[in-house]
Amino acid sequence: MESTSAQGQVFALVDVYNFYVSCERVFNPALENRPVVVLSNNDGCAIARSNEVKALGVKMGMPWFQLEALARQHNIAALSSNYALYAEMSNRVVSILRGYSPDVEVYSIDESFLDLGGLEKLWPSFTALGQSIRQRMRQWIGLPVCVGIGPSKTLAKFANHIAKKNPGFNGVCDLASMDEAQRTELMAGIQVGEVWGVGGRINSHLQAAGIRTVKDLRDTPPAWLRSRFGVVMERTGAELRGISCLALEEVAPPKKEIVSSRSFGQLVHDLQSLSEAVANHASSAGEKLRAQGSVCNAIQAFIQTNRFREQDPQYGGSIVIPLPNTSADTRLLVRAALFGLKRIFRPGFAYKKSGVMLMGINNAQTTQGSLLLEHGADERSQRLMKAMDALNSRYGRNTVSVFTPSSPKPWAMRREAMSPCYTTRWSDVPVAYAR
DNA sequence: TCTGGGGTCCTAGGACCC
DNA sequence: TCTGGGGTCCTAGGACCC
Repeated sequence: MESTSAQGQVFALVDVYNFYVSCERVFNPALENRPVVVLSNNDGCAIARSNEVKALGVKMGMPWFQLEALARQHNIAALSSNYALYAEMSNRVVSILRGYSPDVEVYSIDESFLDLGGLEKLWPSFTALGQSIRQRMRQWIGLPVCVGIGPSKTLAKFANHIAKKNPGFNGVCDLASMDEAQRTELMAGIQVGEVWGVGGRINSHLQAAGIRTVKDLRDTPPAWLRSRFGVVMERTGAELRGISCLALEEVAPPKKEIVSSRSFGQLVHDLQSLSEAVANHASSAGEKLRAQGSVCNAIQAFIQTNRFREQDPQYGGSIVIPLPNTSADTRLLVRAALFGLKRIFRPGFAYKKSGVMLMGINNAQTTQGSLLLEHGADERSQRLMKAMDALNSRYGRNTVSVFTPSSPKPWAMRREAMSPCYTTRWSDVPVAYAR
C-alpha cells in the first residue's frame, strides 16, 4: 500500500467562485443574488456565469444570441468583460495567500496552489486554515473562495471540486486528513471526467473501458494507463493515489510562445483592415515579450474565415516569418507580420479572426519559415508553384517542398516549407514572389 | 445576423547523420 | 529480387488546462 504520509506533502488549491462574476459583484452589490453572465470580446459568448445562470442550464462559451431570450426572460444581467479589473483582483487574492504560505503557485487568474507542508503545527487543522483563508478573502476583498486540500495537486483539485459541490463542507475539503475509506467513498461517487487532466476525449475512452468514477481511475493499473494514454495519465493515476508527481512551481517560467489574436466584430474583407489588426497584434505581442525580458526569432501571422458559417467558403492562412536576428523590436515585428500577411491574404473571403504568435522565444536557433495556402488550381497558387520551382532550381532540391496534412481542417491546405536560407532574408525579398 | 483568447506538454514521424 | 540500424533534432498534431 502506498503511503501518503511518507512523502509528507500537502497542497491546497484555492479558487474563487465564478471569478469574473464575483469581481463584478464586489463593485456592484446590486448584482448579488441576481443571475449574471460576463461576456467575451465583442460580447460574443458567455465566459463566466453566476450560480443562478448555471442553474438555468447556460453552458460555458454559449453564444449570446442563443442566450438572449433566456436572459430577458430571467432578467439576467449581462456584462462586457473587464480584464484589467479581474487582473487587479487576482493580484490581491495572491497577496493574501502569500500571507498563509511562503510557497504559492499562481496557476491561473483565479486559482492558486499553496504548499502547506509543515503548516499543520501552526493550525488546529488544515480545515481551520482553509476556513481562515475563506473568511479573510471575504472580509478584505469581498471575494468568495473555495479551498481543497490533498497530498497531491490533483487531489487538492479534486478536494476543491468536492467542497464546491457539497454545501456540507462549507467551502473547505481536506482529503489529506481524511481516512482512506471516506476518501474512497467520495471518489466512488464522482465521475472520472471531473479529474484534472481528464478531458472530453480521454473521458470517452475511459468510459468505453468501464472506468467511470474517480475511484475506478485511481485503481487502474499504471502500466495500462501508460500504454493507452501515455505518461501524463499515468501520473494522474499516481496523483490520485496520493503520490505527488507534480511539483509546485513558485516562479512562473518565461512564456515559450506568445499569442495575440482577436475575432472581428464584423466580417472583414480587405487587406487594409487585416493589416491594421495584425500590426496591432504584433505590437501588443511585442510588449508582452519585452515585459518578460525575452527576445524571439520568428513571428507567425494568421487569418481565418468564420468556421461556424459552413455555407461560406473557408480559408485559413498562416505563415512563419523568421527574423534575421533574435529581437523584441516592435517595428521589426510589425514589419515581418505585415510581410507575412500579404502572402497569406486572399481576396474574396470574409475574415473573422486574425492574430500573431511569437515563436522561438529566447532561442538562438533559427525557426524555419513556412507558408500555408489554400489548396487549389487558381492562378495565384499556380504562380506560387512556379516560384517554388524557381527557388528549388536556384537553391537546390527540397529548398521548398509540398505535402498535404493528414488531419482534416475546415479548409484544405497545402504547405510549402521554405528553408531558412531563403526565408531569413525576407526583408529584402522582392514582391515578385507572391504577386 | 450573432459563436473567446490564451497557454502547456507529449508523441509520432520525417529528415538527417554516422 | 534485394533494400542496416541507431541516434538526434525538429515539427505537426492531439490532448489537456483556464
